[in-house]
Amino acid sequence: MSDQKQSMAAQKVPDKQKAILEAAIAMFAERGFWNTSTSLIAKTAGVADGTLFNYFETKDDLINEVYLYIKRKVANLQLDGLSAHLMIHDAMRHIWNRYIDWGVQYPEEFKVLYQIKDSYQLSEAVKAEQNTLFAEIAGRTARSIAEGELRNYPADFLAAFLDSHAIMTIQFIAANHDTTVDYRALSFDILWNGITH
Amino acid sequence: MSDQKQSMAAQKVPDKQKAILEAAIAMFAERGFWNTSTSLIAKTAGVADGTLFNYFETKDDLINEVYLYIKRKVANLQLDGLSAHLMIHDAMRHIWNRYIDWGVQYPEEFKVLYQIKDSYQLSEAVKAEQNTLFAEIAGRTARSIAEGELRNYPADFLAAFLDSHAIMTIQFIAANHDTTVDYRALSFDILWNGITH
Amino acid sequence: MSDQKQSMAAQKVPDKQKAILEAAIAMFAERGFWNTSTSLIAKTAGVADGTLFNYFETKDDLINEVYLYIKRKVANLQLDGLSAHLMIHDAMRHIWNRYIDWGVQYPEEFKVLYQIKDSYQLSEAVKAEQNTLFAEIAGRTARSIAEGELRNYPADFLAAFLDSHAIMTIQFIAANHDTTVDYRALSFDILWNGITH
Amino acid sequence: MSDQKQSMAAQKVPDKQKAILEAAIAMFAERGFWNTSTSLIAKTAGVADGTLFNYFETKDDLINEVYLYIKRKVANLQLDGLSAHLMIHDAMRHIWNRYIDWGVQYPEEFKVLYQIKDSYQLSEAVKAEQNTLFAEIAGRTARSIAEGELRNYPADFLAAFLDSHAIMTIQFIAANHDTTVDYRALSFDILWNGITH
DNA sequence: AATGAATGAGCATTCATTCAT
DNA sequence: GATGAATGAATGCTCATTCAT
Repeated sequence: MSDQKQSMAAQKVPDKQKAILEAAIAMFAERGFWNTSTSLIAKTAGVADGTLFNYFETKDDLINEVYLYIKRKVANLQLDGLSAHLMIHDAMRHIWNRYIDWGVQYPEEFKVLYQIKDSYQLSEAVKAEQNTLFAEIAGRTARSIAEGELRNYPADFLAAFLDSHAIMTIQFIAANHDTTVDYRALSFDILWNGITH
Repeated sequence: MSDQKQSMAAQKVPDKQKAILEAAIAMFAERGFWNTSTSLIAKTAGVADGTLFNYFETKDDLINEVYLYIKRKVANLQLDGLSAHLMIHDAMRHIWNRYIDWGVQYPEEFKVLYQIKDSYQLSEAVKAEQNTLFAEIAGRTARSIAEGELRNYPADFLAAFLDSHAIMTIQFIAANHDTTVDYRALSFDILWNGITH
Repeated sequence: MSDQKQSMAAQKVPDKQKAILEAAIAMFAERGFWNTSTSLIAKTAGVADGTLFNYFETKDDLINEVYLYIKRKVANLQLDGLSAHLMIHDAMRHIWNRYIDWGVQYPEEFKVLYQIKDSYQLSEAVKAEQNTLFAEIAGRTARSIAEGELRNYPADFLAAFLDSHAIMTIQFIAANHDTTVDYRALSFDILWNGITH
Repeated sequence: MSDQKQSMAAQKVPDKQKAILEAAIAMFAERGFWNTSTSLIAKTAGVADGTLFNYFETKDDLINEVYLYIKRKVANLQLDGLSAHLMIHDAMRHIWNRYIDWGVQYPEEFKVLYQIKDSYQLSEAVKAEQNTLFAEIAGRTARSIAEGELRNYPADFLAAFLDSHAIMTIQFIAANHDTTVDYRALSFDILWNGITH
């Protein structure tokens, strides 16, 4: 007891920035970020109310950083193990599987990412970084797409489709407890059939 | 004197319930519903703060009713003119076109509908009615689906796909000013190719 | 008890705006306005915290209005009974006496007025009204001043002197309990000797 | 490496106490002391937040010390060069000129001194030292005053008048850019005419 | 039914102060 | 002595909701 209290200042929790980010994700997922007070986040993270603002200037900043934190993680997962000479079909399936698996495994992060994306005005700086991340992936796939196997659809349209399709799939898997169907594969087939000849 | 005042007010706002709903939609679309006070809605609707609560017990109720108000409108649009003996392809295209056209024509309603759906915990009663509406459509199409032209995917999965695909399409059209491409048709082709043999 | 609680809404206190203004003056005088919370003012005025903001949009607004409230009162006191055909000496003495008497009789208002004037950035609107009030007095006296009895000092300088001299006098009277000396008269003599030939 | 860092820091801020006092004066003048955080003062002084509290136990202490720091400086300026056998008129003019010149030359110190005096409850210890400083001056002048040239006004009243008159004059000069009038002299004349026969 | 003043819990943010390093 | 991360009480302000009129 008194041991725990004795060091009140300095590094009570190893990495408070991360603790706050993850507390925020948990609470945002559970209650929505408009319905989550900074005080609750701080309490969940095990820090004082004021400490949160040592790491994030405003609640807005925190939300933006939460978004980046998750987005970076997903992008890294998708790029990891994606060798440059994969066939287009295999490359897309790689990205697809990593995406779906992440969404199913980390439903909180998934929920928060799309909640923020859809109902929050992200800062320009974050949008810029987001575009950079997107370009990394788009660049790798665009080359393959150019080979001609795919129907001639605008690249940004394909990206929007892939994204929305993955989101739907993750949500569907999360909502359905029928594990006998491999919706990850099924959904990819629809995607593939939809955009190839 | 007071007679005049009364009749003017009565004339100004014939159906306050509707006025409030539409003021709410306009403000929710513009500012998000977490950022819209009941007071602002009342002012926009031209009624007193307290009056809003004569029609909707709580702000939560109002949000749920706004959701239903829009959802019913869309369902009716989709069902209207859908004759029972249409071929499956034509029936789906009918529903599809009505959906997309609504979303493009009424961007506020569209925005609000999905804002609520994605970041609000709807009441059970509303979810139930929503299922009823869905059943109306699903019932009509399920029969056709059973004919065998479609791949053998679970009906609720197909519904989820159709919905998410339409949303993506509407958003893409709204964001893109390139009117030379008919994304409504293009997107339907992807859908159709994706789910048929 | 229950009688008191029974009418919680609407007009618990006859004029809440005034109650808040006077509570603010009392607390500002006692503790300084930087050290007075809106919550304390509300409590002192006998209204809820939120009620204060129904009458004054921000604390800044409240401070500006407190200033005007006092300033208007003083200006009216000074102008009242000041007939146009008074000799310059008598007119000045009239203004002077009214000023000093007010400051001695209402030490809280006096203290708050000068606290705000000296360490607060008043809004432009309030400065404008203040100038109007000043002009009322200045106009009446300027004519008399022009007669030539006074030394040829710039009018704004004379005004600044009169003001600072009165403030000093009021403060001195308030701080000194020696009532055998008529500092109000003594101080006026200094003023008069100082600015006339 | 660390040697260099140490000596650079040591060189940069030779007297931290003074650095903090002057940073405080600068910030108080710019933003008012209620609106100036200890953290900002520390940053401006080039020291860490905590360091400030090694020199001044509380913010209140700092404010009191700032007041004394300035007050001592002014008193020294006024006393410096004031020989004991000066005529009363010349002695007063000496004090007067030193006062006015200081206020015009160091508007920040002037502003802060009177901001604190008027809207801050100074500690008893500081008030005591202030009286000591005042006594130094009062003692020198009182003797001369006793000679009879001046009207028979209480010494503390004369001191209060001189102080308020000087403050008004400094403020007026600071606010007016009309440099053709020598308000320092003009104001002294009023003072002199006011208190002599 | 309509009104809108009153309410007070709740929120994001600030900041003087502490203390382990 | 110097540091600066951590603290948590305090503050100005918002807003859903109530209710006397």
